[in-house]
Amino acid sequence: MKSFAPVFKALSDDSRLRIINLLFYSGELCVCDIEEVMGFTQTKVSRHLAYLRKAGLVDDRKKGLWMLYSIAKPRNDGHRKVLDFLADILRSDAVARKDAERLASRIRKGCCTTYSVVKPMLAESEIASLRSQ
Amino acid sequence: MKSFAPVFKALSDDSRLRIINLLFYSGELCVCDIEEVMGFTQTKVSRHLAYLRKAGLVDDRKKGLWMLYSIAKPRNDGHRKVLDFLADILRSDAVARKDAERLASRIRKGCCTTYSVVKPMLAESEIASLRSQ
DNA sequence: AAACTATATTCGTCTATACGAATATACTCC
DNA sequence: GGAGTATATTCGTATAGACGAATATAGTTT
Repeated sequence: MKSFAPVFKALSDDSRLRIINLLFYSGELCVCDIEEVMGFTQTKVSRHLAYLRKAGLVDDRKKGLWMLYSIAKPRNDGHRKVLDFLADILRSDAVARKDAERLASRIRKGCCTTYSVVKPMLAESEIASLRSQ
Repeated sequence: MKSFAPVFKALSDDSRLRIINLLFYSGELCVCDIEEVMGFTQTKVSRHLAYLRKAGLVDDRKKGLWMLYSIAKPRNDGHRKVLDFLADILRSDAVARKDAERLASRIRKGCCTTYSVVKPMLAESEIASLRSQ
């Protein structure tokens, strides 16, 4: 992480911060789940995720038809500090909480594609510990 | 601090991050000192400081001909977290260190306007403790 | 292979912003 | 009050980015 400016630029958009929050909450999510939870168009979600990936803030992996996105694994000290800071401030953000609530509700109802169809990479217990962090 | 996005936008520029770093280091600085240390035009420095002020990241006060800028006093918990995080990451940034070195050299030589002409708000001991933080 | 689904990319438009040069404003000192 | 200094703002230009609609791509299913 040479300079922090490009990272901050990636974080300078409300939609991206909310998407990051969902990924912190769920461990892994496909594009269409984010679309549904946030009420964003497919184009918008895909574009923001591409931006976050280029900035090194999220990782992705392909599974069948789906692209699964997750918070990037920290690559160095500065990187880790940014991710920890983000997790911290999102934890006490009202909008972020509501988004996570809506996602949780979808997961419970069994209509979250990532959880009901694709199956995430993390075990339930690991995701739960992520959430209570 | 309603959303963090505008704050991150203010932090998404290298010049602004470097200016913030100088202010962390010195407690208070006038525009022309920042110009000299960074080799920026007056317009550029003034504009970036105005941007940072609008984002709530710096405070200013007028003293004679000079405008003195300083890191904003934290207004709430989120605000404080941002400022602490910034101080932390800048502390281990190579460019930020070099900028601070150049400023320190100017102060020692007595050609830093803020220190030699205007006189800063903080006592020397307070500034020193800022630096060793 | 054809229909279908999830995601990425392109296109056109609109707004934000970074910059230097020039100018305006505000204050000081003679 | 006029010259001089420090800072802010305006103007013109160039680039980045946010968005939806439409289209392209990749993988699946029958």
